[in-house]
Parts: sequence; C-alpha cells; structure tokens
Amino acid sequence: MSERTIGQLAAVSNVSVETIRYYEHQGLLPAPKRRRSGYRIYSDDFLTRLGFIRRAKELGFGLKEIRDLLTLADDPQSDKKAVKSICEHHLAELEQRIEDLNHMRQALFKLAKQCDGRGSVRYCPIIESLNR
Amino acid sequence: MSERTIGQLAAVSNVSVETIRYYEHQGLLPAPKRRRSGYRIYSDDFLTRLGFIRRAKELGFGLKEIRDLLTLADDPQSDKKAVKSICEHHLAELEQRIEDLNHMRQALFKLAKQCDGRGSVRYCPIIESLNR
DNA sequence: CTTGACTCTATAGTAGACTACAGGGTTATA
DNA sequence: TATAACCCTGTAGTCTACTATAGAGTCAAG
Repeated sequence: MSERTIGQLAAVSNVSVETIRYYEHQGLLPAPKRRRSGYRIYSDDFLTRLGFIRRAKELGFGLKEIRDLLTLADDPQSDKKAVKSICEHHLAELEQRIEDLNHMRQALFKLAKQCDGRGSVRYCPIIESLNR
Repeated sequence: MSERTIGQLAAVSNVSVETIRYYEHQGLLPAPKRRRSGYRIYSDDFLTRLGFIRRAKELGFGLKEIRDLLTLADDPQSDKKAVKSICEHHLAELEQRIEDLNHMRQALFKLAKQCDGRGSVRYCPIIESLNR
C-alpha cells in the first residue's frame, strides 16, 4: 500500500490528521497529490518525511529549524555545512538551556535541603530566602 | 517613600506596569489600595512581593506555582511541608527536563561529530540519520 | 489653566505547536 | 441507496507569560 488518504497516513505515522495538514501549511510537507474530489493522496515519501520530522523533534528542533533542514535535504545542491551549522546552533542552545536549568536545580536543591518540612511556615528557610 | 503609584513601583522593581497589573489579575499580588481617582497605591510590601516573584521565577517556577507558594507564605497557619512539597515537585520536573535535554544533546553531538561539513548534502550523515 | 505624562479598564495580539470546531462535500459499506 | 465515516477549508481556541492598544479619566508642572 503506497498511496494513502490523510487518515491512513495519520494512522501509520502516529501523527494526527490535523497535524499533518498543519505541517503542510507550515511548509514542512509539500502539497500532496489530490483526487478529483480534493482528497489528499500521500505516497510513501510522506511517511519518510514524517519520520524525519519526528526524529528532528526528538532532538529538540523547532518546526522552523526542521523546515530549514528539510529544505536543505531536498536540494542536493545545498551544502552540508549549512546542515551542520543548524545543528551546532541548536546544540549550543541546548547546552545553554541545560546550564540554566542546572543553575536552577542547584539553587533549588540547596534551598529544599535546608527545610525540614515540619511545622508552620513561619520560619521556613525557603520562604525566607525568596523574601530575602 | 513607602507609597508608590504603579509607574513608580514599576521603576523601582524593574517589572513593567502591565506586568504588575497582570500579576494582580492572576492573583499573585493582592488588590492594592486605591486613590479616590482609582489609581493604585502600593506600599513597600508589594516591592518585597515582586522580589519574591522574581526570585521564584529565577528558580524556574511558573506563575501558578508561585501563586501557591505566596498563598502558603501569606498564611502562617500553613505547613512547611506544603512548601517543601512544591519545591520537590519542581525539582523533579527540572531534573526531568535536564535529562531530556541531555539526551538530545548527546544524540545531536554524536550526529554533528559525524559530519565533516564539507561538500554537498548528498551523503550527509545527519540528514541520513534523520531519514533513517 | 493648559498640557503632557500618567493611570484606568477591557480587549486583542505574540510565540510555538498544535487542537477543535463549523459547515460543507465524498466514499465505502450494508 | 442510505448512511456512517471520512475528507475539505477556514477560523478559532489552547497554554504561558506577557505586551500592546484604544479610549477615557487624572495628576503635576509651568
């Protein structure tokens, strides 16, 4: 089975019908063939492409970056350098986010450790610290 | 100077006028006194409270959690345990997010390393991996 | 007293990634 | 052929934490 309606593609790809249409609208999926009735018809390529999108999302890429990656992937003329550059930008962003979260984690951990969790909130080191 | 208009509070707290009104609307700030004209008048307590909110935000708490913390802090009857519990929930969430980001970072790092960044995108290990 | 800066309320818009209608037409199955 | 299940477009709503705008009233300085 290599031609699917949107519902069938949704079923095999585990991406909802609405999301598939949304991806098309956002330029992540090309406009598919249509029946005379207007129904979209998807070839296997679209399944591959939805897999690409899913994996890129698992790496934390946003839809805009994914669209850029797909555009590069679609054109064999394009430079590997551009792909790598997008990845490295994203890597740097991930690292920044991790660092920020680690700072929060550290600070919160210290704070939570100071609180025995018993009694009234009156002398709560957490609250006191937030009130500085 | 212990009574401020909203603009003055905004200036000293570094929180915008709109955000202050928004916080009030969201229940993070109590309704302040008003002049007969309707203008809001803020005592020093509000500056402290905005500081609390800012520091809690620096720890990554969402406004809903901050509101809960403030509600607990406002009532000396409330339990320290409740405060600690909110913090530990948030800590767990931070750790989960860090773990997720670390997985992404690891995977993306490996991928980016495999790409020399030269030539056409035709045999790009990154694209190939996303296309699996 | 005028003028410009400030404040008021209520509503709408922003970003990102969807999700959910409403009001149609189409297709597959009994 | 009836009808349920599907598909179409376009628009609106969701979440979070604001930010912006409109239209009107108020305050302080000159």
